[in-house]
Amino acid sequence: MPHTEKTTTSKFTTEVHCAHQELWASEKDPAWFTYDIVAEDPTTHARAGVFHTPHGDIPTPIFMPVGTKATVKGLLPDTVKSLGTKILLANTYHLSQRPGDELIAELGGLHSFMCWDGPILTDSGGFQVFSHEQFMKLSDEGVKFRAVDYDGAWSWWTPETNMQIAQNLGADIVMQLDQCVGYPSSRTKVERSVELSSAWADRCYQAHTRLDQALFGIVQGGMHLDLRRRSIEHLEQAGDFPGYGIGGYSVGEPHEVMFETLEPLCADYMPRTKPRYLMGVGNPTTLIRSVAAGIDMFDCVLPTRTARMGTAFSYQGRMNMKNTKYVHDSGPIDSACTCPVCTGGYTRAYLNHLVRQHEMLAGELLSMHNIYFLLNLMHQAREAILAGNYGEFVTKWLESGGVKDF
RNA sequence: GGGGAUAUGGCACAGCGGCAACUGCGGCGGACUGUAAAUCCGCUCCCUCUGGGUUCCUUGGUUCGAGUCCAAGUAUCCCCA
Repeated sequence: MPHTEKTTTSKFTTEVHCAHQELWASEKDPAWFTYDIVAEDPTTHARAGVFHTPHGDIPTPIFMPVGTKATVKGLLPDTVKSLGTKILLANTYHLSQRPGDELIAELGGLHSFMCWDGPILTDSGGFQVFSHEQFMKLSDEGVKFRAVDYDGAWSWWTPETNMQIAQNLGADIVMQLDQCVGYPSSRTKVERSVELSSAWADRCYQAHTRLDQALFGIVQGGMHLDLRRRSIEHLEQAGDFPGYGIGGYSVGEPHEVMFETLEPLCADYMPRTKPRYLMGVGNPTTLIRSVAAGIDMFDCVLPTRTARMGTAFSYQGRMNMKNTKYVHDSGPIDSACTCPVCTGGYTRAYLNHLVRQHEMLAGELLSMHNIYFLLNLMHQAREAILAGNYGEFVTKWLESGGVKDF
């Protein structure tokens, strides 16, 4: 039976269930959650490194495919792994709703539950606070929200209960509960989101006790460099976070607007020795430029969602496989791609047929291709950083046709 | 041979006196960024396109006005011989 303890904050008391704590590691391996920087590019801020987790090492820069509900939609875990995936994302909000984090704990934790023995990162649900804003009521204590995408029931989350969910799930890396605001937002609103996210970072840090799990703080601050700076400085003071998420980007702003603050943030304010995770970015060109700015980790639903909608990434830009021009096309999606789909004899004509007929294999094959595409892109980026010529790599990419279509 | 029903844009359907005509499918294109998403949004008769022209099986009629009402014809489907 899960035991119960009480967590008290200034205004309320809430019951927190710790499910199957006996599964937790009793002591921390000193190698866990250390970040080794293997190479730094001489002409950009790019770094190549290795982040160590209980379920394996993560080479950086890295793209993390998203499996929100404990599945990368349509793909077998073995397939996901065979594409080169080193770490997967899942989501505490969705999994706490269905099937429930305590059930997952009872069944041995997220890794065994979803048949994935590699590293997993769970997002807190801060993004859902943003995207479900109309169904949420924020306060300093926490967030009251309706699970409109499930049964519509009201739930109440605090940083403490959110950490307990994350600990029950048992991912290798967990994100603090934060508040992500959209673009454009008033400075006042952004400032308040920084204050709230900072306060919640402190409480998450205090509430998080699981030794075989890394808690990442999240930098907010929108498009205001001074607020970004305030956010990261607070996190550094708050505790020894093994890594940092950078949230609040890719929320509708033009790419240039993001880089205006992301570049100086990484160059001047983010601690050099910790991994930096740019949350929610999956556009290939933005990935490449962000690595140059000093980002180490990315996640995004873009490759998998767009795949299910019939879009394939390529070195020429995005391709809508449903287009009539592919009906008679007997070539692979991208002849320069070495993924199992492009090298497996699957033609554009066949994919066009599958997409038009709404066959589920279309989404599966395109998801495989798109995930591989981004993983491979980051692999190439890493090789370039190790070779000391990442600047050239970026220039080459920007001068190729890819940019205008991504 | 007798009786009944139906004919609408690529297909399937709606429309019961004011219609370039509902809806779905199909077709063409687009969007998608810590997944409320195998979803969503446009366009889909013609033209010299903030307007004009020609449409709802055919022909004729009633009416200010007909896809809608009347008559005849044609075609298809069903039932009984």
